[in-house]
This record gives sequence, C-alpha cells and structure tokens, in this order.
Amino acid sequence: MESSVSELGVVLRDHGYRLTSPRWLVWSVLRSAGGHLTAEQIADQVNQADPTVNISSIYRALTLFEDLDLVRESHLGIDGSARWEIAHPDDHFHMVCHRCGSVDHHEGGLVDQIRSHLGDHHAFDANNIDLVVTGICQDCADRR
Amino acid sequence: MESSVSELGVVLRDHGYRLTSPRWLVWSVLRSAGGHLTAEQIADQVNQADPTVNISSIYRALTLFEDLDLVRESHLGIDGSARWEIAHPDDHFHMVCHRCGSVDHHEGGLVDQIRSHLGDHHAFDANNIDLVVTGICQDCADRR
DNA sequence: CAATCTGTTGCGAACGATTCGCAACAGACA
DNA sequence: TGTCTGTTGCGAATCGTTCGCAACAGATTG
Repeated sequence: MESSVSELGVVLRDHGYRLTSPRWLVWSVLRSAGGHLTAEQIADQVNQADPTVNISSIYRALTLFEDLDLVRESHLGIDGSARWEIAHPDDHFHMVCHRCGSVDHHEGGLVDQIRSHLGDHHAFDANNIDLVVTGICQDCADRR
Repeated sequence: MESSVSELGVVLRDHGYRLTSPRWLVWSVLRSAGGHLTAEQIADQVNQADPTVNISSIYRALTLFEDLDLVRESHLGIDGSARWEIAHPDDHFHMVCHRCGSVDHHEGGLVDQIRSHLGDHHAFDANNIDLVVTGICQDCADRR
C-alpha cells in the first residue's frame, strides 16, 4: 500500500510525466476507497487534504491515469455521471442500487463465463466486459 | 407494428396521459429503429417528420415512457450520454464498439445464467441486468 | 548559478446533455 | 361555452466535464 505511490511515480516517470501532489492525492483516494467513486467524491476527499487542488486537475489526473491503464472509468449508476476505480486485472461485476445509488463490485467467475461465451458465439473482440446489475441493495432492502 | 401506436395510446390513457403527436413520433422512431438511440438521434428523426417538435418534449416523452416501462434508458457508449430503446422482456446484452461507438444487442441465455448466479450467491434483488461488452466490432475489425 | 525548456497547475469560461419554469395551448368533460 | 388539466415550445438554468491561458515548478543545460 505504501509502495503504491512510488509505483505510481515510476509509471508516470517512465512515460515522461511527473508525480505531483494533485496526482498522488487522487491516487491515494482511489486506492483507499477501493470502490467506484465519482469525480465529486474524489474531489471532496482530495480537498480535505489540500483545499487548493482544483477539480480540473482531478479530471486531468483521472484521464491521464486512464491512458496509462492505471484506473478504469465507467458510466454506471442512475445518472450518467462517470465513476472511477483502480484498474485491477481481476474480472468483476457491478451491482448498482437504484435506490441509494451505491455501487458495489464483486469478483467471480461470472465474467470469465461471459468471455468464453463471446469467444464461442460472437465475432467481437471484447477487451472489456462490464456487467452491471441494477436492483435494490441489501441495506436498502432492510431499511423498508 | 401499426397496432403499436394504438397500444401506446391505451397505456397512456390508462394512466391519465394523452397520446399527442410528439409522443407518437418519439415512439415510432424508437420502434422502427429497433436499437439504442441517443436523444439527439431521436430528435433528428422526429424533426424530419415535424420540425416544430422541441427537444424538451422529446426528453419529456422519453422519461414518461420510462416511468411506464415502455422504454429503457441506459448509459452505454464511450461518452456517458444516454441511449433509449423499446423495453422488451427478452434478456439481452450490449456490445459497444469503442472505435465507432455503435451499440448492438444480442439475445441469449447469458443473462439468465447471470440471474441465477446472483440468486444463488448474492443478496441482491436484481431487477435489471445490463451486460455491456466493449471492444471492437466486426465492421471496424475488418476495416483495418 | 542563471537561463531555458517542458510538464503542470489553478482559474474562469465554455461546452454538451439534460432539466426547469412559465405562459400559451388543446382536448375532455360539465 | 367555460373550465379543468395535461401538454407544449421556448429560453434560461443546471450539471458534469473540458478547454485556453497565463503563471509556476522541476529538471536540464551551459
């Protein structure tokens, strides 16, 4: 976990970019959250550590990270706003609650099954599988 | 197909709404397209038939249709903009090409598999499964 | 150490998609 | 005919996101 920031520095430097404080703030927020965050959520947490960091820099950091395959952007949720998470190789799927808007992700063989189905049945070079299930999450179901 | 407009009228009237020309124009565009359209694409086609129909009315028709479970909104694609399609009971999954942005959908048992997996393994009341595969579509793959 | 080069920032304005408020309008029904 | 309610077009407002730009900061060179 501590090593992750220096890893970030290596990747950035390898591509001719610099490790700056807005960047590692965004990175560490994503790291410790471990889930899908909107730009606003990231900005809030970054600004708690450093209120001078501008929202544009956060977007810029996120798009840069995405270009370097460090994070993944997805358009889940009830509104169309984007969410980001640390890119991890494990396949997983998303469970979006349309009552509270929360996004969970779970790992499992499901996505592998899908991939092999696609390979068998469809001429489509799938580089990314996004399995989004919307419904009511446990918490919201308990609450009523 | 011709019956679908009168069906629309019935559903609307049953809920205290009226069948108006902006509404059936939006409806018939969605019907004949048979795929996922953005609001802009719908507006273009509607305006070809009647240039006086305003974009707000199109959005209003779409959200109304969605409330009545007549259409489904999804946020696929490369950008986060919304797309709509006629709601149909058959489970299907989406294949989004990130080169040309096209969205195809395919039916099949895949989504059923997912549903039963969820029932077995997760406490999540899934009312909607959106399986989105991004990659390169056949056309774009051929073109290079 | 100074000069320079390049990547990066904050700021504010601009943007595209979507929603809102409102006054005018149109069927339905008394 | 008058009234009631749902619906419209219009323009302004909103939201998330991107852009242009001048200022800045680290690294590199002389």
